[in-house]
Amino acid sequence: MIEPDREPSRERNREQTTQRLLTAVGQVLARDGFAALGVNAIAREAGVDKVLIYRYFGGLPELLADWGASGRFWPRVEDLIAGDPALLTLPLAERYARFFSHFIDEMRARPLTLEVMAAEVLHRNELTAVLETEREAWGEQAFRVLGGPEFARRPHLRALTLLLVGGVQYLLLRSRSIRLFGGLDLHEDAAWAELKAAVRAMAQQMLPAEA
Amino acid sequence: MIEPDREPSRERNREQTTQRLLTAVGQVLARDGFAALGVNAIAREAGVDKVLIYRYFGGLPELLADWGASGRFWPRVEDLIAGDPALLTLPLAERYARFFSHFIDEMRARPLTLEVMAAEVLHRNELTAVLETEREAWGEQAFRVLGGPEFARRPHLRALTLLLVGGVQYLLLRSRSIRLFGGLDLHEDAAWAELKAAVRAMAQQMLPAEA
DNA sequence: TTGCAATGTCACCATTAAGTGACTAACATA
DNA sequence: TATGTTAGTCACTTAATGGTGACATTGCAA
Repeated sequence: MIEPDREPSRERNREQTTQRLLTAVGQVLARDGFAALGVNAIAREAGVDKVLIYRYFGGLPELLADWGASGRFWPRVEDLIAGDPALLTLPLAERYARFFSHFIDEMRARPLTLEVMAAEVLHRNELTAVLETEREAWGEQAFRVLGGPEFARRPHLRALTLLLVGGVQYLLLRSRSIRLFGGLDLHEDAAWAELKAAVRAMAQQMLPAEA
Repeated sequence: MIEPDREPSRERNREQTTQRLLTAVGQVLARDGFAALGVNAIAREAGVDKVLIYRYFGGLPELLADWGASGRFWPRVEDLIAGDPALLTLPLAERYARFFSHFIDEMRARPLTLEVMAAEVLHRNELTAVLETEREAWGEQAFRVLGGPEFARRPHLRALTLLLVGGVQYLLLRSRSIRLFGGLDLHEDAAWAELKAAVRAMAQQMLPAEA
């Protein structure tokens, strides 16, 4: 009878193993993208057997959901205004312009967030479901910061803002794989500065201080 | 020696076979999405052996590129203005508003285009490369129709328009898998009417007849 | 000390994918 | 009629996937 020479058990620490798996999700996602996000790849990345994904989380969807729920890859509204404490006291147009500017900066600094957002456009699973509710809550909060009562008074401001927010997100997503969009070089800071300036100009003309 | 009982050759028509494969690409894409778009699925759909994909096209990438090059799933600028012959003679603001309205309507009527666009956000392959050049050309033409010289005169109009076009595309993509976005029900015509109205209001305020 | 549950390892399954080589059937033409 | 070329079928390999069952190891508690 031959003894099977197995590797000795690594560490026998459930907490650490689950953490490894959770961080591995982000690492695989960042390096190989959403398409490669399977139990095999995640377990390999974590240096852990994939069966533990089933034991500790129930399966891939639950693991992703946990990762999404723990995640802080979506910029919080507080972070958007934290570096700009005066923002809340500014007149509407300027507040609007700065909010978009901060939003663009924050999002550009989060490649992982963009990767997940891109996946969200195509697939639909437990991860994206979690993120969705998180994002709707974000939207509500953002509208309040941007100027709650003003939005009620101006009939089309909300829809226009949604288009602009969507537009920013679209350009961010596209910038991952293409360079030019309508003549704009999305890999250059100058292009984003121009987009910010356009939003500011629009806000100043559409949202005069006293309406 | 036993005779192998093979199926008799179907029809022995290269032209028809290549056509079947090309249409099968669209069918698989429409029904199962981009993730399912492989040689096995396409050949199965076409009722043809997958080896013919390699023989006639060279491989999957080339097949997709051919399909993309032949495709007319992106609405031509002419189609956007065909049903509205007066469009070119209208004042800028109204022309702008109507162009967006037509664009939204055309895109909403093209689920296959949206599917491909969604895939484009995530993957990058021969198909998306072909579509990209097609789209940049479209953008150039659209800017001319929208009012070429006006865009040169107004500093931020181009960037603002790009944001709005991107926003429309983003909302269209999101509407495939979610319903609510910032309180807007993307499955309802009313939401899109509201978005059109917002663009119109913006255009009227930003682009007065005489500037 | 003994037993047992928790932790982890490994081997295996079925499925599916892309891709290739060997074959047969049809056809054109010399 | 004989021959070569093309269209199509089929069987296979290789690799990767999600998932499961059986085993070994560790440490804690009775």
